[in-house]
Amino acid sequence: MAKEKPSIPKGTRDFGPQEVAKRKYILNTIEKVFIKYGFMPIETPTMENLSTLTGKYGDEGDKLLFRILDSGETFEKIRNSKSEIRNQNEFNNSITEKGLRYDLTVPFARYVVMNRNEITFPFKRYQMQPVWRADRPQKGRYREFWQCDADVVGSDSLLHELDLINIYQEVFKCLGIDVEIKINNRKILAGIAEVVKGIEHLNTIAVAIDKLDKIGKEGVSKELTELNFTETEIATLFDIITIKGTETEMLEVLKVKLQNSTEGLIGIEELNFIFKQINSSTNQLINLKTDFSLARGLSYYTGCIFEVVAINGSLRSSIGGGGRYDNLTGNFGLDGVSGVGISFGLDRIYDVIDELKLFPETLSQGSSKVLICANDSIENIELAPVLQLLSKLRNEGIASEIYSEKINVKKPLEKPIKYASSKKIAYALIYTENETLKLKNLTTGFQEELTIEVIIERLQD
RNA sequence: GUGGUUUUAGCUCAGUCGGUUAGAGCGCCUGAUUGUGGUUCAGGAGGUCGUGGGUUCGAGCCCCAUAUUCCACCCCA
Repeated sequence: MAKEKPSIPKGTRDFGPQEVAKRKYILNTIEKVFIKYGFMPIETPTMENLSTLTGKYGDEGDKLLFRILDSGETFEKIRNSKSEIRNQNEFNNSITEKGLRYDLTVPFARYVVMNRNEITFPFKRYQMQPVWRADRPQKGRYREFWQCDADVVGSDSLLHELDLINIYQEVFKCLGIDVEIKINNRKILAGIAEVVKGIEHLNTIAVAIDKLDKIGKEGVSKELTELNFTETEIATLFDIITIKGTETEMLEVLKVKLQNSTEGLIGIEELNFIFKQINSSTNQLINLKTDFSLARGLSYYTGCIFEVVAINGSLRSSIGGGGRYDNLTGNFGLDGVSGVGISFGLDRIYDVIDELKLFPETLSQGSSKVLICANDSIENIELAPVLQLLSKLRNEGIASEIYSEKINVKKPLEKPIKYASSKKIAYALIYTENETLKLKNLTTGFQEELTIEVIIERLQD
């Protein structure tokens, strides 16, 4: 039988004990803040009906959905069905009706509609689960990754935008990451499109100005010229997106330029409100910047949109994002429910913290706090007193274990201590029959004879 | 989805023009010294060169396919 070389699918990863500890640390930090702001947890299934997912993320998003092959007698069903399959799409749809969760927001909207009678609005929920995208993997881009979302539905109050911005600020402060929170408003983007060429060109314009950083002014205008934009239209656009100044100054200038767009003016008012409140609150630390080039792909956003980028480190892509969606539940038959939410990208946050070496030292401690080392081969001693010792320690809540492997009788302590030190176990408890116990601190090398009561006291610190 | 890139010992990587038995550092194991880890010394194990084909007298090196890594687009957390 040929031996199979073990492997895991493209874009997925295993996590060892240290990595899990670090990931949990991030998850716990985020969760604590979510709870502090009054959010409640929910969980949704790994897979959703395909109809729930399709059409919510744009054409690009639909292509990236992982589809689950139907089980059972699918083949027979297709062979016996009279309908003809004309293209790949129809074939795909005939053999699959479920897909893996692509994000947490759409399943949440589905959940809200299904449970609308039990929910008290505004409903504030958080959710931390893996999602899957059939993207081509790169650094910081995986096919399976975790999102940590906080959303509020059933309220159009901008107070929630403020809360969510504060959550961003607080979480990243706790984690020690310096970030810039970018903010924009889809209504402003709509206003710009309206003034420049017409609302139907919103997407084209958003994509083009999103590239400003990368390909520069000339690159963007070249691209727009190819898309049949006139020189005056391009000039108007640059006139708007190159506004400089403080946040409030920029918005004042923009107000004049967008005076013919009622929607644009509403967007400006919304941002104005947010900056006014942030600036007058006690929390002045927030690094919040308007960025008119921020567009965000997920097609359901309609109001404020956010994106968080780490200032330090090599990862330039966003580690969090979100925004307001006015009618996501409308897709599932519940109109007039506005929602706003943010998402933390656990895996990218991990990459940033790891690169910048910002994980706390305490995370790398060993599993057990103390290892009991007998001064003779386990077979030669009476086990009962050793096991009593072990359960005594465990009853006191001290993580402990006993060295279970064969030892070199000439050097009975060598292997156990080597084992303890490579596992980062802090103490060795040396047990000899009919003698006092010795406790050795493996960091300092200091060793002393102590009674069990004193040892427990020491280990509980 | 498009274009490129990576893969050789547990890890990080060398490997010339296609030429005998594929190397280094670190790690690992064994032994020596102290009934007790890290230092030192001596010795040792470990590779189907990502996988499958092909060219050649001969392939780690050339060709094709495929997987994987990372990068630029696209898109996104």
